[in-house]
Amino acid sequence: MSPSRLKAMENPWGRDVSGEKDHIDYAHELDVAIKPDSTVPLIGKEYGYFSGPGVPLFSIGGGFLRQALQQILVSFHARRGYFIAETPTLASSELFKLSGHMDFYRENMYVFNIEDREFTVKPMNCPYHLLIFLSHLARFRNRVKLPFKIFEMGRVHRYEPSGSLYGLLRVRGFTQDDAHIITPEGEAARVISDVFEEMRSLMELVFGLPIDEGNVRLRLSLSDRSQIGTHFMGSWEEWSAAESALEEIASKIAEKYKVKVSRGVGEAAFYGPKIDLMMSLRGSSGVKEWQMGTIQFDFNLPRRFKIYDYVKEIYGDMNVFIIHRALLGSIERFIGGYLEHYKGRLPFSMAPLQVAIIAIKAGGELDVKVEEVSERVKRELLSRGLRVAVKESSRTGLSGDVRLLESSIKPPLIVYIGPKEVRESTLAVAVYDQRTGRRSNMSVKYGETLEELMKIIEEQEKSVREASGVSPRIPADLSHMV
RNA sequence: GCCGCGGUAGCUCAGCCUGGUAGAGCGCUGCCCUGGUAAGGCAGAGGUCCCGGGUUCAAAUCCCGGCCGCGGCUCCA
Repeated sequence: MSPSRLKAMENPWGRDVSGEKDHIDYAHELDVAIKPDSTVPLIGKEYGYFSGPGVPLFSIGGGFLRQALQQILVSFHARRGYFIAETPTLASSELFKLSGHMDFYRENMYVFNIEDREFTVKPMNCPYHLLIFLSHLARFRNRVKLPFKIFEMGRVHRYEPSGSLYGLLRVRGFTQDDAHIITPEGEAARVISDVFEEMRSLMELVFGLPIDEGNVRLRLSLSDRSQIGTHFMGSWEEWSAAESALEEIASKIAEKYKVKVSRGVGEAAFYGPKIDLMMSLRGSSGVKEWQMGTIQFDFNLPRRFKIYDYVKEIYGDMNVFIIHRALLGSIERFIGGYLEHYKGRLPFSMAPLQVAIIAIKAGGELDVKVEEVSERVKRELLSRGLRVAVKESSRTGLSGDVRLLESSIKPPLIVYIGPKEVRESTLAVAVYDQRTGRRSNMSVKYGETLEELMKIIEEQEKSVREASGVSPRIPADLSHMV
């Protein structure tokens, strides 16, 4: 790096960046320096903003991110035997009276009247999922196989006190990767442990977040026995039985996956005890622990929806449980924590801008060719379903342009095309590595096809594909954003 | 909901205490330069100072109310 540039870098933030470091080291310092106040609620300009209290609006970048994640999650669950549903945001409040929410959860619900009928905005998806199960039982009788698993990216709205809103980590409208499993009592333990394994592979393969004692603990969330009947639905005996059963399952999981488990008295859902995945994420204000995924045990809703009776009528003498579960918990919370943890670096499959192509013009006769090749690479990547942008730069402006890319939209891949590449029919590719936080540079041949570049891209998508069976290809030309 | 801090150019912010013509850096536009991976140079354009009221000859600045954001408490996914 030239002395003049070093000097320029010292001034804006008053940082001493002299010494024996390479540009990646400066990058790390700048990553912090550029957004010194970027705190946990990172809903950056590239992804969206708040349109009201607790109401996140996902913008263009956030739209691609969410849709890609949705495709991954839908496929992830479908190939594991979950049926996919999509249920309404509005409900007659009769449904939530039946489920008990209007008695035990009303203070968190939006309730209103239209034409003298009372409606609610759904705060949870479970009543709808149970209706779907019941309608399948009614139509297909014992051909419905248990455990019956139903998944939805379910957007719910809950009233949260205005002062408790916390960026993307605590909002009023959020989306659960929600599923309900109706399982015979005897299979409940295995079902729960399978769910935990699903949670582990999603975290590890899709997001590169290993589940271990360093960043994860389990919270066994139990009732407060003194509040049964007021805050918690059901009887003392039912809670007692459910909690000891879940405790045993939780300790087995903790042992198998080598994570800690601790008890949270009074932390249960109103309908049953649960196991919560508490994850520590590094943010600018230090390491914080957040509840992410959850596995919940429910003996109340099945009774209220007469599921016990229908199951006995159809399958004979069999008792079932309902497992509520969300692997990420809330998309908004998870994404918010993830963006903060990785300073806005997303896995390739979900990054709004996946490949930034920088056309380096040098003022020479090869500039036309540089432009042509850049446009061609862009078109070819677009036709393969990738999100790309072309940014024109110059030899002297390159460094500054790279800096803007790395501090804003942060594409996983940067492809440099200048006179040198054009002459040699190559592409200079810089690949960001989430694990090390560095880019590695490589040069690939660029002839008639993009074969070698596509190999690099497919490698980036590999673990997502392994986990979910897909790697979303939602193309976009985002050149205006760079 | 409670306590504290904040809202000024597309972005990050200074100015406010002590009222008197709206500021900087980056981005953007234009020109110049240039063997290249986190700031090359010069010039220019760009503002409903969050909204509403009050005080004042005069309000970004002082006062009151509201909205939104941030940190903490409480609560949650």
